[in-house]
Amino acid sequence: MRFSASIASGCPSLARRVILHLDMDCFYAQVEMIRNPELREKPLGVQQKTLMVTCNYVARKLGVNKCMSIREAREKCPQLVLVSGEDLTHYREMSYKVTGLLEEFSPRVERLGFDENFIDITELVEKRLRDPQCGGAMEASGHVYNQQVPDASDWTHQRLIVGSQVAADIRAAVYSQLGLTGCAGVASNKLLSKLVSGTFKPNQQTVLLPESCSCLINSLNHVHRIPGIGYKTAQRLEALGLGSVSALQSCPITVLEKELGAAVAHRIQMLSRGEDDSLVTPTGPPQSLSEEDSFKKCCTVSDVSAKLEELLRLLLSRLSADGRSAHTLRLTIRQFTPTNKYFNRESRQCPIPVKVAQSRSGSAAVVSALMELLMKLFEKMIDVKMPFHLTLLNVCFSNLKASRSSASSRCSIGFYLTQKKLSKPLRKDSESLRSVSDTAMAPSCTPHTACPQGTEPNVGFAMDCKESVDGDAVSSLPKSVDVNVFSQLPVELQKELMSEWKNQKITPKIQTKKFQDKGKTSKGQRSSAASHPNSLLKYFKPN
DNA sequence: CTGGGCGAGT
DNA sequence: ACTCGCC
Repeated sequence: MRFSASIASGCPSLARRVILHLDMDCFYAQVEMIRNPELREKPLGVQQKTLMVTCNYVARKLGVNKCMSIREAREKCPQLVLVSGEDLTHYREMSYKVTGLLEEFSPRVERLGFDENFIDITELVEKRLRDPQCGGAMEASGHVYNQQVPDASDWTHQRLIVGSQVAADIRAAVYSQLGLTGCAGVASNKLLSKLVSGTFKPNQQTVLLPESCSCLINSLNHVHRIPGIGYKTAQRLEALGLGSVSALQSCPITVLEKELGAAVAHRIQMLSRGEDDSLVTPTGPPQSLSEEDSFKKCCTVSDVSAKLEELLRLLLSRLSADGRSAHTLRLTIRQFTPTNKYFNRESRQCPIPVKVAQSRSGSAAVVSALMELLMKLFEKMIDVKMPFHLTLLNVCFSNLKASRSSASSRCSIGFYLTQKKLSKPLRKDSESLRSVSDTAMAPSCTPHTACPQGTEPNVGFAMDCKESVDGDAVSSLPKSVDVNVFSQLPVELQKELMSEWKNQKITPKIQTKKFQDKGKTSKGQRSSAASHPNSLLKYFKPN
C-alpha cells in the first residue's frame, strides 16, 4: 500500500516540473584562469589548432568572440593571450566536479557537453514550499524574463520563483566550492530553461514564467536557434520555406512528416512551440572514452603507428582511472580531400578479446595487443601499399563494463541489499540509485509495459502489484525495476525501496530497456558515475 | 586558419 | 557504419 501510494503521489506531473539549466561561463577559459590566476585580468583565448574555441570576458570586451579563427582573433585583439586547449584533461576533471556537486542537490543531473548541466529541481522546490521556514516573501532571485511580474497567488509562479532561489543557492555553491561562475535558467522544461539561461550573461540567472514563453520562443530569429534543430534539419526546413519559428509552429504536421518522418516532425514542432516533454536523464559515467588528434598531413604507416600509440596510451590511462574495462575498440580516420574537408570520416570497430580487456591496463602486452588491432582496423580502410593522406585519427573505447575487481563486489545491488549497514548513511541519495543501475548488465531483461513517458512512471512496477479486494493496489514490493524508471522516482521513494529490498534480502531484477520512446530502443547499461569506486575519483570534494 | 569530444537514432 | 545532434 505504501509503495503504490507513494509512487502515485510522488511523481511530478510533467507540467509541474521545475528544471534548471546551468551553463558555465567561458568554461575552458575559466579553468585556465584558475590554473593561472595571472591570466584573469588579461584578454585570454583558448586555442585548439587554428581555432580559438573560447575566450574570457576581458577578451570579449575587446571584440573577440568564441569560435573565431586564431588569425581573426589576433587581428581584433593583438594583446590576446593564447593558451593551448587541446588537452582536455583539466576541463574534463573540472566538468565532472561540477556535475558531482550538482548531484548532491539532486540525483537528476544530465550533462550536455563539458560545461552545461540540466537539473530537475522539482523535489527541492516542493520541499521548500512545504517548509514553513522558507515561507513568506516570494521574490525571484535574479532576473525574471521579459520583466514579467510574478503573481503570488499563482502556484506555478510560486514554484518557479522558489526554483530561482534554488538556482541561486546552487550557483553560489559552485562558486564557493569550485570557484566557477555560470548562468542559470529556470523554467518548466529543458528546452525553455536552456533558452532562458542565456538571456543575461555572464554570471547571472533568469527565470521564465509561462506567460512569457511565446515571447522567448518567438525571439529566436531562425529555427536553427532551437536546440534540437541542427544544421541539416534547419536546411531542410529552410527549403520548405520554414525558416522562421512561427512558420514551423503553424506548419501542417503532414507536411513536416513527409519531409522529416513522423518522429522528428512531431518533436521539432513541439519544440517550436516551447514544449519539451523529455526527462532530465541522469547521465552517469561516459559510455565511451576517446582521444583524437588532427593534423595537416600524416602519410606513412610508421607515423600512423606512432600517433595511434600516443592516443592509445592516453586512453588506457583514462580507462584505468575510470575503473571499468572496454570491450570494443574503434578507429576513426579522416582522409584529405580538397573539398568537403570535414565530413569524410570513416571508422572501423572490433571486439577487444576478453583476455586483453581484463588484463591490467599498464602492461606492455596490452599496448601491443591493442596496437595490432588498431593497425588491422587501419588496413581495413587504407591500402598501405598506396599513397594516403590523413588529417585526423581518433581512437575510441566503448562497450564499457564494470570490471570484476572493482564493481561486482562493492557496488552491485547485492552489496547494498546484503550489508547490515551501509558504509555511508543513505543521505547521498545519488549513491543508492547508482548502486542499482550499476548492475544493469544483468542479461535477463524482461520487457515491461510501455507507456508514454512522464504520464505514468509507476508502470515499470505495475506487474508486481496485485489488485486487492477493495480494488486498491496492494503493497507488494516490486521485484524488478527498470533503471530509467527507478531513476525518475522521487528520491524518498528510491531510498524507501532500496531499504526495503535490503531488509527483505531481495535482489530485484534489473531491466535496462529505455522507458521513454515506447521502449523501442535500449540505452544499454546505464550505470551512474559515482557507482564505480574508481570513478569516484572524478568527483573529488573540494577541500 | 573548422576542436575534441560526447550521445542517440537508424 | 553512418548521420545527426549538442557543447
